[in-house]
Formats: sequence, structure tokens, C-alpha cells
Amino acid sequence: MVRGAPTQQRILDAAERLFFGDGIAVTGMDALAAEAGVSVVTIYHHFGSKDGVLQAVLTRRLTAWTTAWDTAIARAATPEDRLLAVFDAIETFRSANGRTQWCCFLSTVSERPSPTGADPDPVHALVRQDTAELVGRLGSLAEAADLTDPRATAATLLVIYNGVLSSLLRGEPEDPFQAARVAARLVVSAARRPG
Amino acid sequence: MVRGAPTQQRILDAAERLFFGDGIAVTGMDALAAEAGVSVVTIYHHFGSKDGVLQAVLTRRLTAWTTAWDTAIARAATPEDRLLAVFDAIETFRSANGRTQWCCFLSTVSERPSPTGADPDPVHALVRQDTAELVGRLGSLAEAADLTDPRATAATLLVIYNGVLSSLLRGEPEDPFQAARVAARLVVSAARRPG
DNA sequence: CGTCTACTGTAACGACCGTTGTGCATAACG
DNA sequence: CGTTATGCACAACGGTCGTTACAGTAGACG
Repeated sequence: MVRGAPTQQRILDAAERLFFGDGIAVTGMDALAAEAGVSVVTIYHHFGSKDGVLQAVLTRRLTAWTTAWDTAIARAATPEDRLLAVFDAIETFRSANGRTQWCCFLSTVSERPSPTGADPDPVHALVRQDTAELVGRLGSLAEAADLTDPRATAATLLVIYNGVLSSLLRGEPEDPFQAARVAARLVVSAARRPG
Repeated sequence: MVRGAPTQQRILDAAERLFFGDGIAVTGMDALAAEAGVSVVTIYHHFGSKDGVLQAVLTRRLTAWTTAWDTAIARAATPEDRLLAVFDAIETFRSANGRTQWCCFLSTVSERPSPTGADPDPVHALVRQDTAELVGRLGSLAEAADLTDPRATAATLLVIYNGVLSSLLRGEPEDPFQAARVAARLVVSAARRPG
């Protein structure tokens, strides 16, 4: 029998595939256990509840995604390329993680009631953290690139980024990466400081 | 008691609010009936099943959206403005239809298992029809605008369009419309035929 | 008036859900 | 060796789901 760590990992892998491929509500604990090759009891022993699995998957995804983004940023040469590194990060992350659907945060928020007033829901907090991570990084990168109106540029790039995720989620035939890169490059070029 | 047509309409309105606001799987038939102010039996009498309600909502949404888009296109003056009329259409359609989440097709596909091989699922067919409507119209509009590489331009605009929907779905604080318009205008300008 | 349509409430059905308890097997560690 | 940790199979619980049947009411139309 394999030791503890791989078991948790296998459960999370299976949850990633099923939750974001088929849907969270549609996926039962039995199906999740079968996909992970473990027992239902083991899942509860590790994560306590189905919502616990979801939170764990989202957290893992969030950290994995941010580190992938960081390496893509580090690989870029110029400040403007660093600003466009998001799209490289998605592409490599996606090819590395196989067939899992994008974006898991988008899928999650679709199945959840909108938070009413105060938000004690940790799942929504994670989604919000993902968004905050996006706008924060894009904003600071835009500022570092010395663009005119970096906030507006970051907001525009965020829309394009969301467009890539949405296109992937829809399963559109066209490849959104090239289109996104073209648009993003135009946006950055237009925001370049004259002189 | 109100006659037939308003009843169906009220059910579809309620389904639009609940399905795409809270999630399809989460919304039970009881909640749907309560929101519509009708009985559960009435829903089944009109639509046969929950999936029937979903299909009816999606079809209604599809036709409403395309007609709204058409009027926005007709209101535009130049071919390039016609190409950018999508964003006006979303904005007016959204403000007219209140708090309903965008995009319903995006939310739907998140909760559904991906079609395996052949696709006998009418819901997936509707989502695909929505996508086809988008790429077809954007493509012909780009061609009518006499741009260089109209197909690539249409693909880029589609990504930006998807980005708006995705941003709205996430409930991001920033207003995505202005950002999308800026990016789209840049894309169209860059594709303009020289001379 | 009678008939029909449209809709209502209540109750029930089978099925599946998330969750927990019990008991057992295996492997590592002292 | 015994202890502990880890995971398994089996079974069951309360609950909710989508769906349907049964019985009854208000208005439209002849």
C-alpha cells in the first residue's frame, strides 16, 4: 500500500479531473473515490468532507498556478514581456496538467450561489484570492513596465486573460492563445510611454 | 389566474435567475416553483422535465441575445463600429435583463460533463450553436469591414468578448466593458487595410 | 348549466446524495 | 512481538432530489 502523501495527491488529482471536467455537484463521492482508486472513507479521513476536498483542490491549484506564473515571469527578458508572461504560463501549465478544464475557479463560481453580504464561505474566499492575485500581479507588472495608466492596462489584460480561460472552458475550436497574445501586445504597445 | 403565456414566461424568468445565479444542479424544482410563484406540477406540465426547462431557457436566451445584438449592429454607423457593437449589445442586454448572471452558456457548460464523442445532448448543442453564432457573425462582420485577415481578427475579438463574460461571471470589481472596448478598438485598428 | 383548460396542494415513489460507524487487513516502527 | 497508522469493504442513516399520481378549485366558452 502506498504511503500517505501519494494518496492525498491521487484524491486531489481525481477531484481536479472530475470536479472541473464534469462539474462539482454532478460528481459524487463514489465516483471520486473510484477515479482516485481509493475508498470513500479514506477521502473523509483526509479531507473531512466534500467541501474540504474542493477547498484543498483550489488551494493546490492556486499555489501551483502562481508558481508557474512566477517562473514564466522570471524567464521573460523585458518588463513588457513579463507582462505578457501570463499567457505563456497558462499554456505550459495547461499542457503540463493534461486535460483538466480551465478555469477551475470559473467553474466553481458558476455552481455556487453568489455570496450574500458577508462571506464566510472559504471557497468564495479562494476564488476571490485568485482574482486578487491576478489583478495585483498584473498591476505591479504594468507599473514596473512604466506604462501610461498602468491600472487601466492591467484591467484590459485581465479581460483578455479571462477571455482565454473562457474560450478554453467553452471548448472552442480556435486556439485562443495566439489571439490573446496579439491583443495583449497591442494593448501594451499602445500604453507605451512616448519617447 | 393568469393565462398560459405569462406562466411559461414566469417560469423561464425564475429559471434564468436561479439556474444562472445559484447554479443549475443546486436549484431544485421546489425552489424554482417557489421563485416562479407556480406549482411544481405546472412546470412539468409545460416543460416536461428540468432539462426541458433548461433547454427552453437557453433557446429563449439565445434568440433574445442575437436579436439584441442585431439591433446594436443596425444602430452602428461604420463597418468597424458594427464590429464593436457586440459590447454595446452585452451592456444594454445586461442592464435590461437585471441581475442575471453572464454568461448562461458558460455556466451551463461548467456544470455539464464534456460531450463524449457523438453529442446527442441538446443542451450542448445549444451551447455550440451560441458559439457558432458568435464566430459566424464576428467573421462576416470582419469580412464586411474589409480588414486584413478577418478570420484572425474575429478570433481575437471573440477572446475579448469571452473575457467580458468571464469577468462578469467572476464578479470582478472592475468594469470590463471599457477595457474590452479599448482592446477591441486596438485590434480593429491594427487590422485596418493600409491606404 | 356543463365542459374544458389551467393551475393548485399534498403526498408519495425510487434513486442518489453526503456522511458516519463497524470491523478487518496490511505495513511500518519500537 | 505488540502498537500504531493507514486504508479497505460493507452497510446504513437521514436527507434531498426529480418525477408522478391523485384530488380539487377558479375562470373561459359553448
